[in-house]
Amino acid sequence: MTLPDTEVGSAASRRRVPSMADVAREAGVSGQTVSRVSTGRTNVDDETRNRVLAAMQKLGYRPNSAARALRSGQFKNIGVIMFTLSSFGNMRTLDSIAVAAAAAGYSITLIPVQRPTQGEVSIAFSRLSEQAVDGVIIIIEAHLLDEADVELPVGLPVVVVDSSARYQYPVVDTDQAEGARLATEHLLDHGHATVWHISGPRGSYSAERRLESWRETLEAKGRVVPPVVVGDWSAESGYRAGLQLAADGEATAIFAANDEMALGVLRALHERGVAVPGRVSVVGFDDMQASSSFWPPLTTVHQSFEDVGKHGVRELVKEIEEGSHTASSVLVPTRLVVRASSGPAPA
Amino acid sequence: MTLPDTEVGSAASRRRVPSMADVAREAGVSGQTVSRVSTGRTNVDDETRNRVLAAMQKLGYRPNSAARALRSGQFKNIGVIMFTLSSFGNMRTLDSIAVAAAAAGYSITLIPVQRPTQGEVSIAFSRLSEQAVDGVIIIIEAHLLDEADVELPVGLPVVVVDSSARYQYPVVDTDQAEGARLATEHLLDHGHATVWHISGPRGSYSAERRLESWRETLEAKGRVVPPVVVGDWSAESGYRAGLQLAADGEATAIFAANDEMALGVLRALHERGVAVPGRVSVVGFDDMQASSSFWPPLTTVHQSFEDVGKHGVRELVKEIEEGSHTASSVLVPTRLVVRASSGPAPA
DNA sequence: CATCGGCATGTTCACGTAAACATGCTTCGC
DNA sequence: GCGAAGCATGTTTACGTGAACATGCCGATG
Repeated sequence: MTLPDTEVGSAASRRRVPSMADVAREAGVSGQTVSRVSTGRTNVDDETRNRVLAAMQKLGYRPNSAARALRSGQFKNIGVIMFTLSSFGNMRTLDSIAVAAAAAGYSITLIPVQRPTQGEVSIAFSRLSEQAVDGVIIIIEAHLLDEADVELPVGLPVVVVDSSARYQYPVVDTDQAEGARLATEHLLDHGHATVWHISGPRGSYSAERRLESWRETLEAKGRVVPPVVVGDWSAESGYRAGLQLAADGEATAIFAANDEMALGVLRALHERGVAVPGRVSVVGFDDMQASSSFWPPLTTVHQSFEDVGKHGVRELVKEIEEGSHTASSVLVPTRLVVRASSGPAPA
Repeated sequence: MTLPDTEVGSAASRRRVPSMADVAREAGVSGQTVSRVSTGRTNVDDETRNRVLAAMQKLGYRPNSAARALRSGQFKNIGVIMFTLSSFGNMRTLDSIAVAAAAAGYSITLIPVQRPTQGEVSIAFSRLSEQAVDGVIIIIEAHLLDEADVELPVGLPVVVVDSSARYQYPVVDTDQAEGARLATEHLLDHGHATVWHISGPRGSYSAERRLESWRETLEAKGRVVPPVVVGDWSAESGYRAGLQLAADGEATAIFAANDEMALGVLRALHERGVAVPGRVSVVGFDDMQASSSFWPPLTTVHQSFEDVGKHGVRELVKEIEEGSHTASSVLVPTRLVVRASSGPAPA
């Protein structure tokens, strides 16, 4: 069962990863000097530094992150709390968070929450305090955070992404309202009398804000506000909504709260033989990669998940490194991408 | 700048998180007994255990993971190396890894690789040794790992997901070959003379294996093997491939190596007025959520990313906890999901 | 020329935990 | 009734690092 005791040619004690002390011995300096080199302090003589670096190289020394964290109280690690089976957008956000964090010298620990219930969120939060994290980014869009009997460890820096602005924490999010307004106005500008909306699920902040902004835009222009069709972000729910609107026959312009639901709408319209954009125009939200290859290519609101992630990390790191009250909320702008799925209202 | 010194009612020294020693004092036991309770040892008297638990509760004690890791040499943490902007499938896999790891008592650290180049991968690997991980799951489909001048820290347990079986490490992957065979045979069974293939990018193992299996299936039945159209997984590349095949006009059955490319193919066929499945049948691979809402709904090969993640974690944990040679490779089966995009060959 | 200040480097120690070993009590068998 | 064995619990120590403080040297300044 024991492995063959492969002998290494180095002076370090066998079968143990080299520590600062080993490097110190090898370089003929004190451990503290190794520490200074390892942490990049400037007050080390060049000649000494090189000798230490050479010793590190030779022994293959790597700082022990556990010891470092224990001693310094800093983990250089950010926790990300998000839902399992998350949406396309959250994944993109996660991705950009990971990259931005790496650039800032932090690693990312994923803290999955299986189902969007109070209980599960509470568990994730309480687990947090035994996690080795310096701060947390929360990507949970639902209202679950509000009523939270849930207690986040006090003093832990937190940034909330894609959610309400009502928290005590800084919030980084796409400018949902602007995006929904752009989409709605685009359709009105093309001569549509009004715009029908397929919303995301109740309880989702992004869904709510897109909905409200759509409604406000219509009201500001004195248009009729048609009844909302509620979806759940899935293409399937968009399909059902599309069938409903097609059967009704009144809508000439549909603004779906995300691209996936828009995809379902397109399918429903095709099935019912409704021409897009000839008879009905469709606009989505997200600009997911595939939406340019829908049939027809989808007009949609582009949001920069990259920027959301980047700002989220930046604000959190500020909070971690400069004390708890320096971070601020950020609203990331959107952009309308016009493609073939939207056009003039039918005559 | 300093926070108001909120006084807590506890006996613990203010403004410091409580340690084992604090709990020990509170409960009137030694630190070691607290440790035993905290790590779930059985050799503690029930009465004592309860007293310790009560003290923990009262002080809000949480074990310090850094100290624990330093002392025990175990981090209870798994690193996941994957590409930035990864595919839909990798995200799903990551998700299931996170859940499975949490269930096994491990957390997940994301180690993003920005671009799929040797250099970047090397950097990620070398960073690894200063990461606090007990093992690594690698989700990198390209050939990059082979020629690796790259050195993974020796002795670090590794499991490779979605890649070649040629490694020295255990590999967990979807049975790509079976899936491609199912898709191809399905089309042949519907009377199509042969099947055209839009492959994933060169250098991707999954792409290669789907391609090879498609070819072998055709050859086994003595069918003509049409030239391969190479895509890059994106819907856009599928669209271009679709235009090409539509212009050519020969294909009656197309097997796209993933659903996104299939989406692009559908768009191209619609644009060219080619009936699906009347004139051309299309089959995808992945069974992504939205594919049931394509127009028409897509026949595709379902793969269980959940199982891939689950097995990956299981094998890795085995390797970590039972020594380095107990894990083995796993092939996760697929299933053909028949929808409206495929049908009989045109007369 | 004496003192002081700056700088490279060394020494000591504590961070919070858990393994190893030590202690003392209870119970059981002969 | 006495030693052994088992078990709950306590004591000591080391894990690897970096902060705080100490030392010793060199050049500058009055």
